[in-house]
Amino acid sequence: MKVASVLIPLPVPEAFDYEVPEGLTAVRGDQVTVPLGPRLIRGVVAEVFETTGSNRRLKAIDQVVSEHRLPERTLTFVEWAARWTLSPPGEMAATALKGLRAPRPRPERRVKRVEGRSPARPTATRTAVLEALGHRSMTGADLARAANVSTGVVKGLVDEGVLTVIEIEAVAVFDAPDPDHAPATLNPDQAASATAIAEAVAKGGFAPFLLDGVTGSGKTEAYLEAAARALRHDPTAQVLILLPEIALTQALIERITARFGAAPAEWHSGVTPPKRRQVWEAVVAGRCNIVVGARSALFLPYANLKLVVVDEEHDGSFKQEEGLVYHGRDLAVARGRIEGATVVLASATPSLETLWNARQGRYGWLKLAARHGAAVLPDIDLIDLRTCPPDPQTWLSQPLRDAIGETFARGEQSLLFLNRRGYAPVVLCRACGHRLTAPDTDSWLVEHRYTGRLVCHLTGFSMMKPKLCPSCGAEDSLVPVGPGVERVEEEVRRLFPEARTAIFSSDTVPDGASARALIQSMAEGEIDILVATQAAAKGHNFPRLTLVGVVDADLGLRGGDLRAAERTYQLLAQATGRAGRADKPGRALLQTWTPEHPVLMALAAGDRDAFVEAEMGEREAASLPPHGRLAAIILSSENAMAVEKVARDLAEAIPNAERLEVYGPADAPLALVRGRRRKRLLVRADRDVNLQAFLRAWLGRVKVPASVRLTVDVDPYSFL
DNA sequence: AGCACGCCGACT
DNA sequence: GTCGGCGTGCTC
Repeated sequence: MKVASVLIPLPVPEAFDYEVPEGLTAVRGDQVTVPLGPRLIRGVVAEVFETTGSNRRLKAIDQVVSEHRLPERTLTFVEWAARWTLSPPGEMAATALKGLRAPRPRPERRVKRVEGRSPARPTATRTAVLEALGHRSMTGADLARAANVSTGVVKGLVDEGVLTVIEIEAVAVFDAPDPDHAPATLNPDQAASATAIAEAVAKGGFAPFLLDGVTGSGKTEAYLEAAARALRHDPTAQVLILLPEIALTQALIERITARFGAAPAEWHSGVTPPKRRQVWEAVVAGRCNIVVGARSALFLPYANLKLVVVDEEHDGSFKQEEGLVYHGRDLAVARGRIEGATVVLASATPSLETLWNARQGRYGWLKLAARHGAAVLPDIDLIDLRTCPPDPQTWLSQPLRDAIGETFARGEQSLLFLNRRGYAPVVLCRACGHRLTAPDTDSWLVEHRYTGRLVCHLTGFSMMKPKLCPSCGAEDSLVPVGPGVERVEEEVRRLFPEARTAIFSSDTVPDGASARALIQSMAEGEIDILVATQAAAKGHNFPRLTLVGVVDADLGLRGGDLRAAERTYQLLAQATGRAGRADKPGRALLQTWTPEHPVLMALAAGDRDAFVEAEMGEREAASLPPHGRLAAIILSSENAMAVEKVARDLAEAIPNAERLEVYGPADAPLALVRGRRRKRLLVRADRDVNLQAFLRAWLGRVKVPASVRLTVDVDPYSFL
């Protein structure tokens, strides 16, 4: 008997076996429909084997959906990604089939002459229509327009049988990119990088690179030139360019269209399902050469993938936290390895992981020199808040105020960063000390003056600020504590009443259009002082911005967040790398209570290498990534007792392992979210330990009841 | 994920 | 006496 192992989109750890009935042919990669309980579902064949008998009566495959077979390497990648992230393989496979959920777009209806038929009454308009049509086929609307008559005339001819309607399958056509359409002029660094990448592509086989260059050094031109050479060498080659955010795709698509004279395919959650289907089918058939997309574009069924570019590779948005937990950059490297493709990780501020790989010689290291000698980091000074603390209930120290004032007086712009939305992060009762939290949660309520409400940033819960303290009943005793962007902006307005100020946070710019509008008015100099959360850090060019102030540089360094320092340095480089020009150099001031912190000292030295050295040293001392590896296990349930029990069971079942430690279980930093109790365990392992095998062995020993959700996060980024 | 089975409250 | 609430568990 022939048996097929089928990956089905369920949270089960392995494929289900089905009989392959006589007369049906199924091979690895085929899509099949199989019975599961009372219904039929769609799965992917992972394996077909012959067996003499089974101790279990198998159901039979219902049907082979023959039109789309997943390419072998795509399926290999899916299986690898599932093992790496400890995710159900069937769910991983389902993400590779996301493009096929929508029906095909409706076929296009065109009219065509019926041989030997003429209109009984050949009026002038009818003759015009027949002349305009000739022996071609056209849509009715186009024909009517061409003949300059109403569509009714065309319809009349169809009714009479002189014309007939034919249906043409709507197949998206992706014009072949022309490598020689509009080549850019490259400087020597760019040319050398493009050559190195193109040669690796031509040679074939897996070849990873770090493309390391500050903003404005021309990384995009360099990798597009490499893509052009790859396409010249092999017109069937496919190129994938991953971006961290959907918002950045449009600009790149326009650049690619200008460079190659043809638009690339676009793939992300904002693309409509019918369009996705067209892209999926074009990619699998090799009818599409360049794909620009978000991390999910990694799962497309490439026929001949030769080059993968991960732009802004350091960006935390590549980490998917919901549902399947994976890091787009890491999976991009894996996909490149499986496809035998060249992988380019591009950034002005590479992640420590990538820098480490480049230093070890695992990745080729391509460096682009700065334009006009612009530094990665601007002139950075630390403001020691211990020697010049701000006045009570204010947040800007005298040196920062002075700098803002001078910048304003020169007619230049300032940008103040504080990664806290709202007016005040905490609301406290002066009478009893009670801290307001959202119901069923221990996260604080944040005061928003803009909307006049108290808001929970985790659950979205909001309420009017109460008159009485909910704990002790004191009247008018609730006071805002600490600063948010609204409060800093209030202070700025008080200090500089003539200056034009604005706030950039997800509350004031809830969507892309309003963000673009605010960025535009900043770029055009209509704002003097912008107070912003991290939302404003990336991808903008403000020529008149010359001062960046970080209100609380310690914010990122507290709380044991592994990547806090790295994020602070990336933020500063992003924000200030764009600031100023050669004639108006940017300057950054960081307010801190711990100016002796090595990371802050390295930042103040303005030297990326010094920062990387300091931070890498800290990581090495603690054997943390990239010197070691981490995995987080998060347990959550509405039933606090059940979470405790599973956490205890897990702690007791930890297998013996060398060069590996398990920390916890401990309350997660947000121990209560939406009424769910959360506990977490953290595994640290040396790099040569098989972390996934350890996790599988461990988790396999513990029974987790349905009421408790267990999430594994391999290489975690967020520590909430 | 669905969809069943399975034990305790308000209805014809 | 039933209809139905969603808690637990299985689906090759």
